[in-house]
Amino acid sequence: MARTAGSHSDVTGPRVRAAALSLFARHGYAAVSMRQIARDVGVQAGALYNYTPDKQTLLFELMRDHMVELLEAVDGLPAGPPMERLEHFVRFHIAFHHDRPDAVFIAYMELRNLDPDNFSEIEALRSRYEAVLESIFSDGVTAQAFELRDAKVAAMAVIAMLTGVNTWFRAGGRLSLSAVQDHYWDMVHKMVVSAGGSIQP
Amino acid sequence: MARTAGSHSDVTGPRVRAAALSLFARHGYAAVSMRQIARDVGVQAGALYNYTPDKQTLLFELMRDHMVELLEAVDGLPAGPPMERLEHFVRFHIAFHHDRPDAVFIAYMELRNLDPDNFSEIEALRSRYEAVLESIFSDGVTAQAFELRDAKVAAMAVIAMLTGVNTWFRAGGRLSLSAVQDHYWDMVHKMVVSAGGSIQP
DNA sequence: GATTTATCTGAACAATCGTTCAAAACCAAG
DNA sequence: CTTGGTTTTGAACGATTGTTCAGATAAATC
Repeated sequence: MARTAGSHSDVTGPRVRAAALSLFARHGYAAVSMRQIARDVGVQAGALYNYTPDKQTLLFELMRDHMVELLEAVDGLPAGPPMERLEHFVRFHIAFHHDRPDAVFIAYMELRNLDPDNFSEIEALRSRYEAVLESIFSDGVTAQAFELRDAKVAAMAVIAMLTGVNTWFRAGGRLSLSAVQDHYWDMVHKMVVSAGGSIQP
Repeated sequence: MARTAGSHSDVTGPRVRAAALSLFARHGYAAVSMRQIARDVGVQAGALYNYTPDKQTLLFELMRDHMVELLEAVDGLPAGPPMERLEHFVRFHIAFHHDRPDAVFIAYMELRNLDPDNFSEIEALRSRYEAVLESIFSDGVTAQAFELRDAKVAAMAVIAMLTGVNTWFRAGGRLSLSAVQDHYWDMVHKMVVSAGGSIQP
């Protein structure tokens, strides 16, 4: 046998990426074989090499695409005063990551399986994302809207806190996603203003 | 050849665990072979099976030992009012995790490589740890020392935030570990008290 | 010194790994 | 229908995987 009825790269290509994303997220890059991906797609292992030069590139491109999408989305957030930008960032991060649990998981867990060059590229993209939040914090400190010791540390702390939602939140549970967004925004908001209720009633 | 001069299980056993811990943390469980571990120990692969029935058990015991040690340590924290217990928890978590970066990394990243039974056991230990912080929060809410919407959510948020320190902090950098502890405690402290009108309607 | 026990080697096992490639079968265009 | 390009199969490659085990040597015990 050879080419199968109905086969087309516009269909198989996305299915290869989807299967790899799902399997890498569930079992880890190193634990997933090309043959497992192929079986999920419904194809023999050799056919995968029409869609990626090798397994490493398949992983890298999944991660890069995710990070590029993340950066484009965060760049589209509205301008405004630091406090508003911070609230937008918090709600955005939770929602965006909730919509892509597999890609998020991979982007955080499979860094060590990247070749050095690929690792550097992903790390650069991640740093750009962290810099977005760090800028919000430093702008807020400059404008005296926030009281913070260190914008960099605060950015790392908040991103870790927000990304952690993916580890426990499940739709259909006790809380809705927007309730979670509200709660996290409440916590982050308190974090950046001075404690003691000086602002108001 | 056979038994080598100076060989002793009291020496080789810990070295096997240390090599596995380091390699699993650096490359991931699935990406590390028994032969790599053996090479690090300075032994042939077959000798490893004097110290573990199989690779899976080696991983599981590293994770379980880490979690048990964590739970014993957190149980040793002093009693007191919720705000003091919270501060102790924050500083403890950062210091304890900073001292064991490899074990922490494995305990968070290799869950998916555990057999179902082993996974359940590690998850139970993790839940017990999270419950410690959750209790501090609910006690603080009851005592009206904290203003928090949801002790469970707050516990997950704070643990994620604190554990994140391991991803960026390096001793010898811009900040000392105790400066980081101070900064995180500042943020967590603000999070649990009223900021004055910050609560969303 | 003799005997027992502890520890390791080195070879072997079947299974699986990522990857390549010629041949085959399908699709699209003329 | 014919031609040319696209897509997949299926077999094959050498390398590596986790694990087992008989035999050999060192250490401990008597």
